[in-house]
Amino acid sequence: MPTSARPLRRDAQRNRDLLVTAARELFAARGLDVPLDEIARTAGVSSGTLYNHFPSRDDLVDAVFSDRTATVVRISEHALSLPDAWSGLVHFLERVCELQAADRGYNDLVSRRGPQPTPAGDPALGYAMMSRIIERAHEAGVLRPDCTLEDMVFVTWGIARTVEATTAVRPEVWRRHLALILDGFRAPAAHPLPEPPLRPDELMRIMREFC
Amino acid sequence: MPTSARPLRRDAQRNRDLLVTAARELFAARGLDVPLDEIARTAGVSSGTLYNHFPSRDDLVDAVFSDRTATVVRISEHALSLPDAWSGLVHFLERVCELQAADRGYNDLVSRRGPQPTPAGDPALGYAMMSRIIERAHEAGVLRPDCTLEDMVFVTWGIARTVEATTAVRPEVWRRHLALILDGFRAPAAHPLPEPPLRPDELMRIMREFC
DNA sequence: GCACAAGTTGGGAGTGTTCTCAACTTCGCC
DNA sequence: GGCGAAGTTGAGAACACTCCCAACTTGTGC
Repeated sequence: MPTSARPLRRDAQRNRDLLVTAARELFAARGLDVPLDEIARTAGVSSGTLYNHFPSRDDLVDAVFSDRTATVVRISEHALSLPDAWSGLVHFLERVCELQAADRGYNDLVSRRGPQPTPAGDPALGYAMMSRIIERAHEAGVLRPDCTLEDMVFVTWGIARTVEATTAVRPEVWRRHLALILDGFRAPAAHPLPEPPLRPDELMRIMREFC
Repeated sequence: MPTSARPLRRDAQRNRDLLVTAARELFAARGLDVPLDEIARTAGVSSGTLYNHFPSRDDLVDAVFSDRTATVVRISEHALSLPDAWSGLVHFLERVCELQAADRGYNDLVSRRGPQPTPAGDPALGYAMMSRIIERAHEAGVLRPDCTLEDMVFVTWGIARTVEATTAVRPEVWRRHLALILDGFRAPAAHPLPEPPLRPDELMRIMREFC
């Protein structure tokens, strides 16, 4: 589906694409804070053009990562198609964390906004599928009953930091961190938790405020 | 123990203290990236004076947080004095995480450098005590055997991010995150881990390179 | 109380980034 | 092939921060 209003003029569309492509690469390699000037230079256009298409850095970030929502939905679908509920949950988290590990920009994004970060597409859809995965694991009795969807952001945040710190030295070590956390999520591991889970609205507030 | 060389002139010492105090407060409230100018202004001295005492931001950070090593040692001692090995480990991690939660600057520091961040005092000492806590938990059979000292940085990093994101909305929710992780650390929770632990030298490299 | 080393000052040069805008170029339709 | 709208340019204003230094002030030992 084309984005909106008037269709862009051909050269404008081309420049827009060049910008998004350049940004995608630079974000992936060096994180979300690369200078906009450099993105423009890499794309071969002037900074004014960049600003013309994307008034703020966030607009560019959204454009670059708008595909991720769909990817996460695909991962969720595959997770739900696995016969074993626990494997489904593990598969989901592993694949999502792989996305983080593969792209420093996405990792930044996730660590600032949590999973399902992009506004494009239907954000609720991603959450709906995720909660289906969790519900299924609860029903099968493999996921500890006190563990909620909202607790999954702890995984996301934790892995984000681990990836950030370790990629240079041991790019795959986040898998160990994830496995350790997952062992704490299994039903038999459960011991009483000291704090109630984040409520959905609290999580929303965090996402919104914690830019 | 006084720091070094010539004892500072009285007014210089006073200014130095004012700077450290101002920095401590601003770091705690707003993280490690507050402008140096603002610290100088808050302390009531000029930026030149700040620069005179602390040629780089890191020097100031070190001065502000030099006490933390001793605090962590005290926490370790108390942890070791508890009769139950598991309680000792939990106590240690909880107290250290409380330090993080109480001070945004320290949280930044920890998330950039891991626990035992400050060079002042004997950094090896902190690690030695920590490894004693872990060893004891291993011997008692309560900590899963494949869990190493190096794995504890995952706790640190993860909590750092959680604290950062959630303090505004639910300042104590990191305790839930910690409890979940700890349940994964218990001996009966153990399932095979996919990656070998970080080696001590790898961890060192990460600390050094990961600014 | 004097002299001079020690310490302080505050403005300014240097750097790196975002954002703007008036002048210019290009596209696509007639 | 030419016109107007759409799009682009690139230099520079604005900002925020670090670092420096020549002129000044203050503390301390004599």
